[in-house]
This record gives sequence, C-alpha cells and structure tokens, in this order.
Amino acid sequence: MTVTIHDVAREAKVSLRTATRAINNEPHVRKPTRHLVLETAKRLGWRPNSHARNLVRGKTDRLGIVLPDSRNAVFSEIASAIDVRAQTYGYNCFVLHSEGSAEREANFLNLGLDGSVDGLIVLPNFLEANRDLYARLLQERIPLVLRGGPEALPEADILTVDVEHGGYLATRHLLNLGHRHIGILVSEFALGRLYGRLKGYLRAHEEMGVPTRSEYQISSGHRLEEGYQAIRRLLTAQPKISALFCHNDFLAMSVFRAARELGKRIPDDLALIGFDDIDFAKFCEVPLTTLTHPKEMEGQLLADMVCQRIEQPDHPPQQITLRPELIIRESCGYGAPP
Amino acid sequence: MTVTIHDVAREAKVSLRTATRAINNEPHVRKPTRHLVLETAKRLGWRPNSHARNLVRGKTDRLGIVLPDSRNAVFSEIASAIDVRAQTYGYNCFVLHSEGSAEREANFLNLGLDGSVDGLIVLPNFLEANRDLYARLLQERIPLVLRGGPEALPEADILTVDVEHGGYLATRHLLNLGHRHIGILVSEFALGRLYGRLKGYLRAHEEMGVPTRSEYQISSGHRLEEGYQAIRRLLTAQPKISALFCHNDFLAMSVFRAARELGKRIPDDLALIGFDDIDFAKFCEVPLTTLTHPKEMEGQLLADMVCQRIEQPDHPPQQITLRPELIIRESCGYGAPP
DNA sequence: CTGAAAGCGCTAACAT
DNA sequence: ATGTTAGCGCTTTCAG
Repeated sequence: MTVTIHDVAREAKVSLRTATRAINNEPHVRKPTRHLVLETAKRLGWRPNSHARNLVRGKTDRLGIVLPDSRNAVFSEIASAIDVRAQTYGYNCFVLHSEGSAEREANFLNLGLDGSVDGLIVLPNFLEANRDLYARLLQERIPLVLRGGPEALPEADILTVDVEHGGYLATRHLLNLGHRHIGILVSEFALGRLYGRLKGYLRAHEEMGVPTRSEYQISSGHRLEEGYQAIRRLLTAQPKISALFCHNDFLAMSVFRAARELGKRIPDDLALIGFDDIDFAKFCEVPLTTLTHPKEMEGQLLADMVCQRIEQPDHPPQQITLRPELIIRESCGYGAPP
Repeated sequence: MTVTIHDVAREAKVSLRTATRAINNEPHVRKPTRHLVLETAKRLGWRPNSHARNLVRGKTDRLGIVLPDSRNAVFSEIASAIDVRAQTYGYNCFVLHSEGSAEREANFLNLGLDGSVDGLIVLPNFLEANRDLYARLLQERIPLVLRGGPEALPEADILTVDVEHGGYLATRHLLNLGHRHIGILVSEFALGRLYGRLKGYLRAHEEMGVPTRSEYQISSGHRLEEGYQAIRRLLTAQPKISALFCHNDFLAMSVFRAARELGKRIPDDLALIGFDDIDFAKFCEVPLTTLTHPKEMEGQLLADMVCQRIEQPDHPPQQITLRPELIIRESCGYGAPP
C-alpha cells in the first residue's frame, strides 16, 4: 500500500543503496541515475517516513520548547526567538504548553526520553512535582536547558533572569518617585524564582528605610481574570496604595480596568510597573514602565545552550544569569508622588 | 549501549512477546511475571523508543496544530481548546507557528506527510503559496482540517468563521450609533476570508445608504507595531473618522495609544470595535466591543473534525460555518454620535 | 560509482 | 499464559 524506498529502487532498476543516495542528495551517484530515481519516487508518490528515518539515524533534528502558559505573550516571544536561532543549527521546534498541569509538563518531558526530540528547552512550572523526571532527564543525559530554577536543579544548564534584581529596581524606582504605599502582586506559583520579585521589593524598602506591610502583598493565578480580581480586591481594601508592582506585564494589563472602575487613573492616582516588556506594554493606553531583558538574546542563548549540549554532552553545566533593566515609559508618571 | 526491550526480556528470562505484553499493559500475563518484567525494565533503565513504536504501529497519537502567528492570543486560545478536546480522544498536540513564512508553513504540513503526526489542524496563511502541498495532503488522505479558506480548497474539511457577517454586524452597529465616518483596518494577508470583513463593512454601508470612501479603508501587517503605525496614519490623515473597525482585537489594542497621542478619547471621540474577543478585550482600559464566537466550541469542533476524519477516512468532507456575534462592551460608548 | 545485507527498537500474527 | 518470528521503512557498513 504505502510506497517505500524499496519500491522506488526496484521500479527505477537500481539498488536500495543507490536510491537512498539519490534521494538524500549524497555523492557518488551519476546525474542521470539520480534523476531517474527522483523521477520514479515522484511518479510513485513516495514520501519519506520520519520514524524509520529517525529510528535508524538516532536523532530527529527537532527540539521541544515547553512553555508554562499559552496566554502570556512573553513566552511566545521567547519561543519565537529560540525557534529562529535553532533554525540556524538545523533544528525545528515544537512548542508545548503545559498550561498549569504538572502531568502535561511531565508528558512533554517524556518526549526527550523517548527520542521524539533531540533536546528540550523548558520554562518549568513544576520542578518540584516532576523532580524525578527532571533528574532522570539529567541522568540519561538528554540535552535539557532550563529557564529559571537554578536552586532546584544545580547540575543542569540553566538560564536565569534575576527577578530579584528586577523587583529591586522596580521598587526603588517607585520609592524614588516618592511612593510610600506600594502594592505588589506575585504569581501564586511557588517556584523560588517567582518570589524573587518579592525579595527585591522588600530589599528596596529596607534600603530606603521604608516599612513594608504584608497587606500590600498579594498573589494570584496566571490568568488575566484572576489578576484582575486580586488587584481589585487589593486596591479596594488598601486605598492608600499609590503604586503597584505587578508580577508581569500580562497581569499588569488587567490593572487598567480595575483602576478605572475604582475611579483611579494611571499614572496620576496609581503608578504601575510590570515585568517582561511584552509587545502590549508599548501599545496599551498608557505605555507601561516595566523590566526588560532582551528576549531575542534570551532565545538565542537558550538555543545555543541546548545545541552546545547536544554537540558536547560532556561539557560542564552552564548557568547564565540575565539582569533585567528598567524601562521607564509613562505608567508611573514623571513627577512627584500623590 | 541503549537498553532495548530485548535486553529486558533476556534479563527477566521471558520472551520478547511477554515483555511487550507486560510493558504495554496487555492481558495474558501473570501478575508476578508482569511485575518481574516491569522491575527489570526499571532496573535496566529501559525507556521506550517512540520511533520504533510509531514505525510499527503506523500511528503516533499526535496531532499538529499549525498557527499563523504566535503573538496573537486568539490563536493560542483556539489551540488550547483544540488541545483539551483532542486529549479526550487520546491525542497530544504539537503547536507550530508559521510566523508569516510560507516555507515554515510548508515544513509543518510535511509533518503530516512523513507520518510525524496523525492529523493536522491548520489555520492557513499561505493557501496559495502552498497550494500543491495542501493538494497533496488531501490526495494522500492525510487527515487535515482547515480553519477558513473554503473557496480555495473546497474538498477539504473546513471550519469557517463568517467574517463577512462579522464585518456587517460591526459596521451596522456603528452606523446605528450614528457614525458616518467609519474607518476599517484589515490585515494585509490576501486570503479571501480576510477581506470578508471589508465586504461586510461595505454591505452595511450600502444597506443604510451611507457612502463609503476608500481613504477610510487601510490594511496593515499582523504585528502590533504595524497596526499602530497604520492607524496613526489613518487617524491623522482623516480627522473626520469617528469610529474604527479593527481587523482583530490584537491590533485593536494598538489603537489605544494612537488615539491618546492624537488627543482622541475612546469611546468619546473614537468608537472602536475589534474581532475575536480575546482575553485582553475584557480587561483593557475600556473594555472592547467586539465580535465573538465561542472559542471552546471552535476548538472542540476542529478536534472532532480531525478525529472523525482519522476514524472514517471515507467520510465526505465537512464544512461548518460559525457565525460571530456582536459583544457590546464600552469601546463604542452607549449614546449618540459625535 | 553501485549492490547485498545487516540492523535501528519495537509490535503483532501465529504458533505452542 | 508464553514463545517464535517476521517485519515496519529506512540508513549504512562493507564489498564489488
């Protein structure tokens, strides 16, 4: 039924070896022979079978990118940058969204173990729940690069964004602007790296001698709606809050509506800082002050790291930290505090 | 080097057949035997090889979802809904972003041809450029479902959103509100379905006896920045425009900044309508009036369609059209025209 | 330059 | 309940 390279060879009256040669553009085939094979393949409607091919080659030229959440554009932006770079190494990328499910994340990690991809770049959400799997991946020497989570997996290749520093920069900026009642929204995902923002926030306060209050610190799920509800609650319960540092730009977008409904204007009555510098940050009504790091470079580094690991399995693990920078736009106003 | 199921069988002192049985949870293996095999597999560090498995089974239990653009959340939302539904059939989904490249799209279509996935759900951007490939897919009877583009490929399974109707509804709404100078931004992708919006826009005008002007009709690329520039240009050149129908919510988001910079307020000086009802539409500063169709249902239908095609290859092609509905929020105001 | 033959790791008829 | 055996479709030594 399905036509194999065997059929092509027979039909073209050449050996199997010659057929592969012609088809894969290898040398040592005469032009007319090659042409004949190619023609025959076409005529017969032959098409390569990736499984057979990958099985014998022992590789796939494919990479898996495991993302936590398909809604937040920052992940798409990073994935896109990884993809572009991976392309130059000859790899295609599959993007996989774990969508808040440890089981889904586990499934995707398995794609590394069962040879479906040659390497994995993962933005982990369930480092704890899937601890064994991550360990296995490492032990089996499956090329794996993590974005974040160095404390949890010190022996892996890891790219980290120094979110604590980001939190510090953001908060210091707000304090310098004169704000003394600064709210903070962090993600409820209990990953160490996520609370980094809070650490930076606390450190900045301490450094400036400004007291902090736990009532100003809240968390929410990763969905826009959840962020919106949490922020609305915070702003309602703590009317003194004049500035808000939001876990990421995505959730920060939900502040606009909450603020408006409570009769607060951004930036006049409420200063707002996000994190990530997603595209929307530039084009929302009041362009968002935020923390950024070059996402093209991040993607590039991540791709480089897996590819390097693939080529040199024995290379000692590499850990790179990216420092975010503050991008001042308009959402914190320019001037004095309320 | 790599441990195979063969090794496991030998080590457990059972036959190959029994080993597979145990491992794949098939019946006709005694408990202790099964346990022994599983233990041995674990001890030896055996892991299944997906290529070998898929090669012999002739299927992968995987679906490919080809998306035009990773930035626009509407695609993620649809993909996510497809994924959820496909899960219930036992399929995993790979999402693939063609990102405005016909070649990338072609690459992904090839995953269907080479057996990497059992079926393909594609939101096509390059139906023309990849015409041959689509035809091939159909001819080879690879399960394929398209979202949009029925004119181009009448013999395929297709789910269409009636964007013309959407354009009509949006424009009529604006006209009913009293607007007489309505701008429209459409995507520059020359797919038939995309210009549907414009058709609906024109039809609504005609029906109400309101003249249209080509100066009010512009197009832009799919990036936020491009939308922003196009809109800024339009609004600057045509100050009479009091309402804007935007190709999609994603691009509509860029209107907020453009309007603000030109001293126009939404909805007071500029009414705005989008398309898609992405999450952001609800939570932007002025919740967006838009066209919607249930994306959960859309994803569900798309998944059902491929799965059905996989199960019944001979089923006649199915074409389903979804009608968008107008969701009135706040971006068009409530009252009279300017 | 071309060909014969040996697998890659797994599943599944077909026995026993 | 378990074992034997023949491939799935392809690449790749190794000989000619």
